[in-house]
Formats: sequence, structure tokens, C-alpha cells
Amino acid sequence: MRRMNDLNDKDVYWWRPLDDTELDTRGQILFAAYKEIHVNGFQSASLSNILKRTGVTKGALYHHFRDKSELGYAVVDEVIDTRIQQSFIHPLTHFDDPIEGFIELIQNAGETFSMTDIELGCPLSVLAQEMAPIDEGFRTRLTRIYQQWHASIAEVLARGKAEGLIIDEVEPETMAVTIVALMEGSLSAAKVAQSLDMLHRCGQGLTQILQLIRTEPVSR
Amino acid sequence: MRRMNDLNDKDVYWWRPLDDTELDTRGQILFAAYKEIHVNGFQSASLSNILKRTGVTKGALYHHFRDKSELGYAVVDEVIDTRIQQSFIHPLTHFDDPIEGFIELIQNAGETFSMTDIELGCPLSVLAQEMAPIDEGFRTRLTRIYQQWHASIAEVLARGKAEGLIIDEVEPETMAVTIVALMEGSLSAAKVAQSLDMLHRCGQGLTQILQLIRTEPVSR
DNA sequence: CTTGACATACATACCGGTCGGTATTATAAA
DNA sequence: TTTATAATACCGACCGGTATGTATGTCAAG
Repeated sequence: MRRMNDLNDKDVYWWRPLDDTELDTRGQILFAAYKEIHVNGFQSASLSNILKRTGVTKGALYHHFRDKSELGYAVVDEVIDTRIQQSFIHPLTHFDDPIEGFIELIQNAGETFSMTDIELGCPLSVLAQEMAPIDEGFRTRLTRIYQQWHASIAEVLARGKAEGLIIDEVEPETMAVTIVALMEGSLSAAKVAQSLDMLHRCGQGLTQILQLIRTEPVSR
Repeated sequence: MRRMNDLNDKDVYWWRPLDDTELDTRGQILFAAYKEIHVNGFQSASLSNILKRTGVTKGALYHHFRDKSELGYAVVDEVIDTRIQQSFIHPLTHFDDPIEGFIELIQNAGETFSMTDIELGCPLSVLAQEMAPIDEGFRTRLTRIYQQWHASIAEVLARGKAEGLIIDEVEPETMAVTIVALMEGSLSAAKVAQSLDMLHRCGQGLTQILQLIRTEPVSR
């Protein structure tokens, strides 16, 4: 059974925090914990591995974090949340045409993702699936992120409806959660198949769905 | 941090194997392992728990299975595979109208699923997300199941296209993987939110999408 | 008298977490 | 400016518990 603990810092991947230069001890722990959790999940994440990788000692870790859970919570709040906001939520606000913007976002993601990203999957999804059902602290934090994501997409869809770009039958809130489910499901499928092609095919499916909820340019 | 190890045999849930009466020792281990893995994931699944629950001894376990991995593989091959076939793949072959059949299947699932099912999530997805990236044996087995699922749906869609019930723009293979991704994503979303309502909303979204790829009864 | 089906005791490794101690820095009185 | 004190940051040996896996033994059936 392979453990991908040999993943080193040079493997630049999509989910990597933008800035990890000159981190203080706390930041180093946080970043290393993020990677360890992303690869192994929270329960199987080893504090010893994190310490080994950073050179930080156990004393330092337990000085900055009360226990393993608190470390995990901090990873969600300070790393994962930020990353999802930047990559998926913030871009939504800059769309001119909602549908075109979405399709662009999907294609962009499909082109940018590397095999490493596919192998590891979406860090939000990974942690959510594992920990949301068994730990209240994780669940509240993770659902909050999803809710923000849902709300942002719903807003975009509602705007598109108001502008007559999206068909009337679409309920923004319903379609928003559906789109997020499809995006996460696509990443999961690609992860299982370990195939970028799988991601692209799901992306095509989503693109087609988006075009189906768009009003015909001629009809109105 | 709560561990759902107190789940007992009386909690009837969707993913439960149909027949667990009068199992031999090997079968008892297999069924208990399935539940333990479903609840805690494979890496966090405890053999001691399985033994405690069944009353079987460690010697018996290692008589029937070489190691933990082999036990996990057997769970996939003999429990999960069967269950997915029965619940999601086999029903597809009996559809008269592909779209109507699908919508029925989704609504049926939405009504049948209990909160326990939502909390635990799809066992295939749970195991795939955790183990496919880090264990070859799991990956081959799990991807084979997904491929069968994809193929079955693609066949149904192709049949629908041939009968003029589905619009020409739909590529059966592409839409098949997209639909599976959406179904798995929906279950995941419901699991994170711990909400049956979330599952129903995603189901509505999928239903609407299915209706959009159907040809208008009048148009052709 | 061998073989399959267990049972029990044990080995080894790693886990998260604790605790007494230390080095460094900040604060503030003298 | 010097010195006393306190808070912060960090160190690493050690602990109890649990993990998977093994070695040896029992015992009934054929």
C-alpha cells in the first residue's frame, strides 16, 4: 500500500496555497498539515510525519495547537477556505454573461489542473466526506464554505434569469447546489479513474447542461 | 470526536446487504468489515472492532484473509459490487422510456434513503475517494464497477437517442459519466450537509437536466 | 494422521498527547 | 542603563493505548 508521503514541495499543484515562503513556525505546521491531510485524510494524517517534514518539534506543535482537531480546524479556516474562495467563489463575481463565465471557468480549470491535482482531489471534498459526519467542528466549518459557494452561484444564476439569459424553469438555489454537486462529483470521478480525460468529459457534460439552461439567442 | 461504532445491526439502511442471516464465519467477517469500512473508512477501520462485533477471533480472520488489504478487496468484490449492481445498474435494463425510468429511479432513491444512508454516504464513493489514489488493488476493482455503471447508462441513453426520445446533441458516453458524477456528488453533498433535503434538491436538479435532454413530444 | 478451521498469547510499531525543562524575548521597576 | 520578572516559544523523552500481524496450539472431521 503506497502512501504518498514522498510528495515534495516542488510538486506545484492547484490546491497549493499561493504563498509559503518565509513562514513562521505556526505557518509551517499549518501548511505541512494541510498537505498531510490532503493526501492521507484527517484521521490517517500523522502528526509525526508533519513534524518530520517541517523539522518542527512536537513541543512547538502543541504550543500552537491544543490538539489534533484544533490543527485540523485551523487548516480548514486558514488554508482551505481561502483557497476555495479564491479559485471558485471570487471569480464568479466578475462574470459578464453568467453562462459564458461559467463555461470559461470550467474550461480554465480543466486546462490548469495537473495529474497531481487529480490524484489528490478537491481538499474541501476530501475532508468533508471524511469528517463532516463524525465531527461537529469540521461539519460546521465545511458546510459554511459550501453554503457560501452555493449562494454565490445562485446569485449568478438569478442575475442571469433577471437578464433573460437563463430559462425561467431554472430555480437558482436548486440549480446552484446541483452544479456544485456535479463539479465535486466530476473531480471525484477523475480522482478514482486517475484520469484527466475523465475530468474533461465531465466538464463537457456540465458545459452542455449549462447551454441547455440558456435561452435561445433568437427566442427573446 | 464521535465515532459511529455504536451503529447496530437493527439500523436497517439502504446499503445493507440483503441477506445476512446464517452466515458462515467468513461471511460474518466480510459483513462486519463492510460496515466498519463504510463507517470509518478503510484505513481507520479497526480489525479489533470487527472481531469484537462478530465474536470471531483474530486467528479466524487471518485464516480466511491474508491481511487487511485482502479483506478490503473481498468487501469490494463480494459486497459493494453486488449492491451497486442490484440497486443502480440492474434496474436500468428494465426501463421502457429511458428518461422516465431514470426520473423514477431517482425519485425512488430519494424517498427510500434514510438519514442513516445520508450520514454514511455511498459505500462505493467513500472507499473510492479514500483508497483509489493510494492502492492499486482497490483502484482496479473500484474503477471496474464505475465503468460498468457508465456503460449501462450510456447504453440506455443511446437507446433513447435511437428511439428519438433524447436530443441529438447528447453524447451517450459523455452524458453517462456526467450523470454518475452528479449522482455521487449529490450523495456527497447530502452527506456533508447531513440533510435529506439536500439530496432531494440535487435530485430535482438532475430531474430537470434529464427533462432538458428529452426531445419535445411535439417537435419530432 | 493429515488438513482445515479456528483460538490464544505475543511481538512490534506507531499513535496522539503530556510534562518538566530551557532559550529567547518583552516588560518594567530600580 | 541595568536588572528582575514574566511571558512566549520551543525542546524531546516518555506514556498509555491501539494498530496490524505472527507463532504456536487445539480439535474435530475425513
